[in-house]
Amino acid sequence: MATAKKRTSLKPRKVPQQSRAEQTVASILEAAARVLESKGLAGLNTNAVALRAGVSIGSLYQYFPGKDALIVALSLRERAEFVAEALDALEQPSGRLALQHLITVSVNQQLRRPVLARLLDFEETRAPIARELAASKGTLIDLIRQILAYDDIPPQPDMEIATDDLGAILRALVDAAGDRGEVDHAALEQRVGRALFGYLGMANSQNVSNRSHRRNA
Amino acid sequence: MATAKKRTSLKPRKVPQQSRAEQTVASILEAAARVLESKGLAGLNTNAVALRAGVSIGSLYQYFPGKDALIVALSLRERAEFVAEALDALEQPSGRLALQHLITVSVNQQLRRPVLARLLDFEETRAPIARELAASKGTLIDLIRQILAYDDIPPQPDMEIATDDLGAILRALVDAAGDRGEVDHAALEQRVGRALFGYLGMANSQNVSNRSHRRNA
Amino acid sequence: MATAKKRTSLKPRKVPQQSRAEQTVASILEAAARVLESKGLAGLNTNAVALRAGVSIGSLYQYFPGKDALIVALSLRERAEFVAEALDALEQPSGRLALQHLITVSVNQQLRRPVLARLLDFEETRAPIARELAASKGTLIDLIRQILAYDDIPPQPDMEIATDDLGAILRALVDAAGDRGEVDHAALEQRVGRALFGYLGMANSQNVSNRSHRRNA
Amino acid sequence: MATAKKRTSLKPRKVPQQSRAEQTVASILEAAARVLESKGLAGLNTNAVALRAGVSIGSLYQYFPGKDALIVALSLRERAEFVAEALDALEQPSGRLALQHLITVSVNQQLRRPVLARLLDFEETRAPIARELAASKGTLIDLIRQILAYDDIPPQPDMEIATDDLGAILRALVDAAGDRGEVDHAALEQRVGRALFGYLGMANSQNVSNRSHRRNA
DNA sequence: TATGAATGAGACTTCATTCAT
DNA sequence: CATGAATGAAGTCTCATTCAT
Repeated sequence: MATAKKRTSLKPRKVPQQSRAEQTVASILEAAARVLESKGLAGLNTNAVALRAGVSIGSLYQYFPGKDALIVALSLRERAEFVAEALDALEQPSGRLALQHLITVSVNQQLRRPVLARLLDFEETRAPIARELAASKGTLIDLIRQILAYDDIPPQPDMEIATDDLGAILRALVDAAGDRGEVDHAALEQRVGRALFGYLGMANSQNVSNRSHRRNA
Repeated sequence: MATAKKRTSLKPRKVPQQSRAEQTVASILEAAARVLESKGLAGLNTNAVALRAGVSIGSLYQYFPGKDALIVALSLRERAEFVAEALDALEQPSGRLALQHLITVSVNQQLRRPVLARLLDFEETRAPIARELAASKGTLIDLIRQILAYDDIPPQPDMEIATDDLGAILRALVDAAGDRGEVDHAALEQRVGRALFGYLGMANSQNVSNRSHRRNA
Repeated sequence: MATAKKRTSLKPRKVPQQSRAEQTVASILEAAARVLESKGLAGLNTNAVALRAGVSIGSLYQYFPGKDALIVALSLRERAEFVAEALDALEQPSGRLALQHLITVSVNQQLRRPVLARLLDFEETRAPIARELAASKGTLIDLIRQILAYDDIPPQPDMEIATDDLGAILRALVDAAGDRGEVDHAALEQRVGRALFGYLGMANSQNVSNRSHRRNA
Repeated sequence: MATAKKRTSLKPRKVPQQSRAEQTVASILEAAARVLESKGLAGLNTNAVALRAGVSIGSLYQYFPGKDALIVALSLRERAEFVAEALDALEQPSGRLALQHLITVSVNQQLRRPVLARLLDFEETRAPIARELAASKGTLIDLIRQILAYDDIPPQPDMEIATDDLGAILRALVDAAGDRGEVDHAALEQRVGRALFGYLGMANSQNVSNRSHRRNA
């Protein structure tokens, strides 16, 4: 592997001013997404992406300083999409509703392109990527942190850990659903709700029936 | 990178017949684990493993047809260790206790080598690896399935999905803890318990305090 | 040796679009020919060819998927050269003259680079090479087949077999001459003529003296 | 490739005294023949041969100093078999009959294991093999040389060349027949006779019909 | 002697990246 | 700016041969 560690910044080299360039950048990113979905992490390579994008390899490097920059940009693209919908959560009157909203949005997002989402989730933990992404705001984690501050959420022994845990559970369940090829959003949201509210120690609406069952048993 | 897709079988090439060879195989596997821990997936390559193991590259290929075979073997090694301890779970008198036991064992296992565990969890979902591992018995998932059949576990709408979900949550929380470098087993077990029992709709001992809190709030 | 059996297609990977690339391809092919001549089949390897061609190994793989593809391309190159001259044979008024012409051209061709010709003749029978070459037109065999249809050629019990036999004899004699380092075209052509016309049952001009000898003997 | 050029002698390391060793040597040679037939030159390797022979690789090297020695030994084995039958040719009263006999024996020999014969023919021209084989007596070529000395054979301009040519033609026709999977010995012998006697300028019995045709035409 | 584990040179191949046009 | 040819480090894998047991 010609793992070039030379260049350190993973930011796009130039912000496209003209719309043609924007088009190019967008098509490269989408090509990267498609390659990731069809060939996986190991199949992702710059030449393949350029080819898929219908762009020369030279052009790709014009806009992205390297392979990792592609992944970073893709993550940011997906995050932006997510944030746009997820911020509404903070408008909700209660923590319960906010979390519910967050679940809905997450499920939507992840089920849109489950494979891509899963791979990006994994890549985002790789040091060079994580470093670059650290600055980015409006993460799932950020939102959860804020939601946990609502009054109706039982206080957790350690806020940081609880935040991480909830994020991990949310992602895990939705990824698993994606793997299985699930498409029923409602059912998935319900299960995720059970897990998250269960973790937080909040019975949620659906749990009522379960609890009554337990009493009977 | 020479991503070789040639060979299909990921099974070990030959079973070592002399104890010297057994040593070699063991050291290769351990070297693979160490490389994975220190360099990550991208840093795992047959040369590095052979070097770390102190054997020639040729020896590695005598026993493993390639990189993926190494991962498969490593997974199996870790699974075997896990199963050895986890099977006791089925001796427990109740589902609750069985699940509790499973959590304890999982936490132990994962916290022993958290990075390794996390990477293997990810790799195990890659098609070629998963295919090879499919035959292997005594998975976490198998155990959960059996535990869900206990009387004291509330029936779930879809057993298969519940099983998957519980496995995913368990793994996600323990992986997250590993990432954070957590070492407090008890605390982690407690949180995992909250998530799993919460998902199942079973209040667990620790939830009592939480529930009372909620009443007060 | 890393006998790679992976790739099936032996076709060139990309058609050079710039003249610089055409140069590269040509120099790679010529280098392959030279390596074959100096080191033989066993000495033919992609590294040696790239080195001899003065290009990087990467460049070689841009255009040829592997060693066998090199051989195929080389065969085609030699065939093209041969066909260019040999097609005139079909312009001849008689089968005898046509065959004579074919002999002349074959001798010229083979004596130009005898070692190369001999090795290619052998390689062309290897299944993967033969498969790829099957499509190529204008073979020696094709020409012979057409020549056998002339009126002045005695009918043969099995046309297909006779064609093959004549081709085999022609190649064998010229290869043998090449091995010996013969340079006298005329003498060689005469002997080849004797063998071919003899096989066909046609006395040729040179045979007259021989026949009279036999009578005397 | 670990092309070891160290050892220079390709003779078997030890002449087996005991019959067990003889057995071993024979089985190794036969295994080499089979591998050659099924995998071709490129597929011939010492490990595969040992495996096929049911012998350890160490034992193989006990009897053969290297890979090339295997080929030499195989050639000698085939030659010995050939010579045993072919020497009778020299008992014949005339050159014509001697040559006829030689043809018969050659056809028998080559059609027995056509693929093997063809590959050995080729390998025998490789310098290291040829060097080692040079000493061996009773070659096809030797026999032809002696046959050409008979009175009834028309004198040839250059005896050495004629000898070579006849050998080349003989081998070429029989190899071609082997390639085609021919099994009809008689027909093949007839065609070979036509070619050889034609080359020598001797009408042979079968040519009569052809000659009459020619007169008519 | 026989065995088979071990070795490592060397061949194959990919792909991130640069740069001349 | 775009193109695509070229590069070569780095990784994969084989197999002839040796050597400890």
